[in-house]
Amino acid sequence: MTTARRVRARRGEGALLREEILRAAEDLLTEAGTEDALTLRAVAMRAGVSTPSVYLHFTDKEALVEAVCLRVWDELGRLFAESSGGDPFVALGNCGRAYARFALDHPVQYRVLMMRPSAGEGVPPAAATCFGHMVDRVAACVATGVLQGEPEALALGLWSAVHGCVSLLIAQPSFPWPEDREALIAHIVRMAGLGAALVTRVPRTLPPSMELAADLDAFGARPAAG
Amino acid sequence: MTTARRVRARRGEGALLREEILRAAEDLLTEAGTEDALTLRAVAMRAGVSTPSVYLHFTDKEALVEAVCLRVWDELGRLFAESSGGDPFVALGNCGRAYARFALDHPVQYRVLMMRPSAGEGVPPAAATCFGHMVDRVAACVATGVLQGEPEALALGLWSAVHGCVSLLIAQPSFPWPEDREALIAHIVRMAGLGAALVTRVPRTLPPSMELAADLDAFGARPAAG
DNA sequence: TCGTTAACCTGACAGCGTCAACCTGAGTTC
DNA sequence: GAACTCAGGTTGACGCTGTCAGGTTAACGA
Repeated sequence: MTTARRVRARRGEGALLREEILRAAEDLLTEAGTEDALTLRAVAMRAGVSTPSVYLHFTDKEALVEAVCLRVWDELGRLFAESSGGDPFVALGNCGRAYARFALDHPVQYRVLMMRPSAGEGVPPAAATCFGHMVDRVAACVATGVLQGEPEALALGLWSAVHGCVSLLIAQPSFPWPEDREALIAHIVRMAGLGAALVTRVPRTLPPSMELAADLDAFGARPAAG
Repeated sequence: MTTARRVRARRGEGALLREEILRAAEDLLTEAGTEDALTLRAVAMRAGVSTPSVYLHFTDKEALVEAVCLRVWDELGRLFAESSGGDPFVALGNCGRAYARFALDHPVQYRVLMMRPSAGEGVPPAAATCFGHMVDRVAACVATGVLQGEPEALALGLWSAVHGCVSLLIAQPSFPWPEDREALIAHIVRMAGLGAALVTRVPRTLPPSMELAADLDAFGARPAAG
């Protein structure tokens, strides 16, 4: 809550303030644990600057919040890149677990960017990049002939499963979650991966209501059809 | 945006205003498509009443919004109850698809109740009830011996998968989604159900990074282990 | 030394959630 | 039918928010 008035930047270095504002906002966010603490006045005071000065570098409060949250997504991009190479399915699993760990490590930023009315009418570029990496991992699995179908569609399914788990963990912590989050995530990744790999091997010719039951029969998971 | 001043309720019928406020708020929500339109002033004006009168029946703006969103969740409870009976896996599949359809039909209410910092530090009772139904459906499947494990944990996994898909559909409509949402949901339900049923049949003795690959080998989905 | 202009500030606006205090009139009582 | 009561509201204000038009200051080139 420091208020030491910032010394004005020298000519040509006005963009420095942008970084300082982002830094101040980031600190406020992690300290308070909620984006409600991101008041323009609070951010500006923290940066030692008057409130409207924020508008010199951000068109909007929305733009500021989005910029703050986008900062940590670069980190996720690196994690995704690291998970490449070796067995495609090992890489894919690592990818999913890294994603979940990232989301749980930055719950506020994750919520703001992924669980909101879609800020700016378009996929956040950072998220799009990560999704692209994910599609690449899936494509590598498809190339082995084990996974079948369009990589993009398959990736959406896997993404959905992991996102569902972490977003529920973040937004509904009071649910009866198991204590070991890491194991839960690992289980979800296995479930989604195995399901995605096997479901495409059963032709879809039944009414939706019968499909799941038929799938199980096809893999001999049930002793006798109901 | 009607403003006709409401005639004061008669003695003993003060609770009528609560219903009228809820109704006004519900209309505003569906008309605007976002909870930002739920201003206490706008709601009160719509109900033909002064702003602070809302506090006669709701402790908080948060309480009002929550009450508005909770109204439609009863409908989901009915849907879950209807999906009972018959083949347990057919019922489970119907359950998942009904849940998804509900979420997509009421995106704002779904987002407010499921994709927020957990309003009120606890599971929303309506959501808890629905989750209870879900656990029952899963338990019926476990009783057949096909699904293995704790019903509650299994239900969490299935819930996660479906929630992930619909919450992404709601919050990130710009993603490259397939056009047929119904088919997408059906696919996710199959994927999750099949994965959940089969993943428990492989003992978990490996480091997490190898698990998914090993699962696939166990089901002969890969010609040769990497 | 002076003028230019990038960098930033002052003061104000409307709208928000919320609260303390006041009013009003339907229903009861005498 | 007049007086009383208290449920069922209203009035007016407070501090907070995002945002904007216009003024100020000081670093630099000439």
